[in-house]
Amino acid sequence: MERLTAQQVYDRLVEGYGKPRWWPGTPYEIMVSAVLVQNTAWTQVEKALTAWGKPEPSTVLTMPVEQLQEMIRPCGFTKAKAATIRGVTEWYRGYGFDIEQARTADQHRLRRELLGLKGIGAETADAMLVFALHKPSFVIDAYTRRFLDRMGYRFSDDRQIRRFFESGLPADYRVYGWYHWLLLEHGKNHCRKQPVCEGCVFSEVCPGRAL
DNA sequence: ATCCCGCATT
DNA sequence: AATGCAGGAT
Repeated sequence: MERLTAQQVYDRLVEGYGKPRWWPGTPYEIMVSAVLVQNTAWTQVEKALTAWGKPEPSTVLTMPVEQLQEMIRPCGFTKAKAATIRGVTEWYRGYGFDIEQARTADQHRLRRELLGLKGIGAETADAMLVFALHKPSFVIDAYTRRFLDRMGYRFSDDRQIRRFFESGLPADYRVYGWYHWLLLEHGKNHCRKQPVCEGCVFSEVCPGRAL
């Protein structure tokens, strides 16, 4: 059985879920919420951000770390995430807290810098690259891996997954961002750990379907 | 009890 | 590969 191309998967996801959304917030809020959402439900991030108001990088660097921990309490991993947010903010200061300046930097340099920060792994770095820095760096998360596995793709590691998407799509950060959102939506609605195949747009081509 | 858009350490 | 990290929702 031939597997669908990355583009075919995308088109079918759009059929199923409509026009994709985008990560909400200002670029700095996106970077902060990308840390907060690590292994955490999005509703908890919303809760923290609602109470916080608008995160400002200058404030984050001056406020006591204990206070920062308190702001993000609903998201868990408070000590680690507070330290990571501080680290990201210090990194951002290197670009003058200026997203346009940061966006002029080379994509791979930015990725290396982000991965060098404690608490920032590949998924978070790529989410920041796509949604805040507008660089086409495909986000691979647990939903992505589970979906591909169910669909019968046999990638041995994330490098192969990355190549599958990045070589099969226009190198456009907007497409990468929309794609990530669609896979997320799909993973929440149908391709869960316990799959809900009723109404899934891939049901007739998915070898892992449970019908 | 299990899960949530992980990461670092061992 | 396994485990600790944190807190809240279901």
